[in-house]
Amino acid sequence: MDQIVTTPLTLAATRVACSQCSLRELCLAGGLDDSDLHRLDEMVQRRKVKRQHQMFRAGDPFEAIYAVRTGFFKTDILTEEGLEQVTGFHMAGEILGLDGINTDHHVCNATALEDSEVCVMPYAQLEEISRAIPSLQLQFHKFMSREIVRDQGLMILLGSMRAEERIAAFLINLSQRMKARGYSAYEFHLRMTREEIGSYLGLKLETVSRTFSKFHDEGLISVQQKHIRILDADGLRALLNHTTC
Amino acid sequence: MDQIVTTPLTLAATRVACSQCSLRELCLAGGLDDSDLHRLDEMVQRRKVKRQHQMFRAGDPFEAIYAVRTGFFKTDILTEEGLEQVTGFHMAGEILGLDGINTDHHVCNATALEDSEVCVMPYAQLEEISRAIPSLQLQFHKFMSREIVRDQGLMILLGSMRAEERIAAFLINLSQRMKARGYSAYEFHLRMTREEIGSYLGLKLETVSRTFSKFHDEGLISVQQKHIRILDADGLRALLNHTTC
DNA sequence: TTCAGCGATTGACCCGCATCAATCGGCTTG
DNA sequence: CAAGCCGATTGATGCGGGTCAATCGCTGAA
Repeated sequence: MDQIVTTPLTLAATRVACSQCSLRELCLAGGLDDSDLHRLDEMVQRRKVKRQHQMFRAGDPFEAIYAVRTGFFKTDILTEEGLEQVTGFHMAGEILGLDGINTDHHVCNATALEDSEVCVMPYAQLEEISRAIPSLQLQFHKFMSREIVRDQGLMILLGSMRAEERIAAFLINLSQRMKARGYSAYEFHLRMTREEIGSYLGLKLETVSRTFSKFHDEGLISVQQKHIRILDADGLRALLNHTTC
Repeated sequence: MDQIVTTPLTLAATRVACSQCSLRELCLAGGLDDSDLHRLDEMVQRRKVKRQHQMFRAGDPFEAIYAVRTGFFKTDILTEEGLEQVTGFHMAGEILGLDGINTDHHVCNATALEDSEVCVMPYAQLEEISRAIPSLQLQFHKFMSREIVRDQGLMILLGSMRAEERIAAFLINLSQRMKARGYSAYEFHLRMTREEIGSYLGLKLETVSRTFSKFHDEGLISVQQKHIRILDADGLRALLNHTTC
């Protein structure tokens, strides 16, 4: 079907069938029946994004939302002072670009942390189709709502947790999301640097590194560069339950 | 209805005309024409919420979203350890309850900080009507998107600002929102306690108090209990522009 | 009017994390 | 293979804001 393999970076006009996609239930197509899926199929295009390339950046006109098909993304915002703040890490089945609806312009940058592929859903068409398919409309609203809830969870993390709790929460969250996608919940490669983790968690990279080392020494995890193995998931979870006290 | 449990007093079945509402342009009705406004009118009910009463709480089934008509709300989340984290303060024209769409249950509590009045928009009806009125659909999506952007702004605040910057940003934000509603941008009453401000900003109440005092001594603001006057708005803004360096 | 209670203020002390700095180690390039 | 680079690790030090505690000063009730 699609032999775009030759083109390095690439907007592929290839159709990709949501109806065939293994991520369907994690994604916007969740809960749709066959005939509705076909209407989605007509709208969705696929696009490749190379590692370290940006899919969109702050200020770009908002035209579409994107579902991660394969790969891994970060979103971040440059503050006026030029500091980068990472606002999220995104893996297969997750939706990017919802921030752009508000002002018709994106407010954050989306960068691939490994070679990735996304499904492009032009927003105008999505609006139109979701008027005709109530279950798609609901699913779309749930995704936006989930994003709000996710952000609030991060606000709690940033507002009230200490460094060890933040790192533990981060690892547990990553582990759960890997598991939901059929990967091992206990062993994975971090696609981001210590600095990016720190930016996301409101910590400095040295603190991230030190905390990883501490967890390693305590037998909670094993760390070798970007390779993480969770050895004692309950121990990690326990760090979250009792606060300082 | 279990709404009666959360609010012992007052479920008013009164109709309220969006078409007559002075907040129309700030609210969901923004950008609608007359005939569309009347369809909204048919859906919206008004409800009073007394000071310190909860409009909904975490775990409540999600049935409607709410537009603040008059008054002032906070939203907060109780963490497992029993800590309260304030996730937002909400004034006239702002929408509450969007977090509930995701799981059909609210994840936060919404509490009136003064006697307030809200417009209740049953979600099922809102979905239905917005399928028929594209401009309402878009407006609704923009509100959800705005909420996402707002939360990301708070993530930046919590993740990268020091105490003085947070307080300055908080005051400027409040000032702007007052102004947008026709109130003085330079003089207002805080409806929340120092502890609630601190919880929202990821600080302790003592730090909030000390920082207010410091700003007062420096002539940036005048503080008398909950009464705030902004004396040097540029000075406050300047605190945001140069980071630690 | 006086008293009780709660929120706000202010001070003293201390700890967790930032900061600064040196070294390590894996990966890329010639 | 060596050189250079970038990210990660580890150590030493200092400070911002948390913690604990005492006092102040509204506000509302008797």
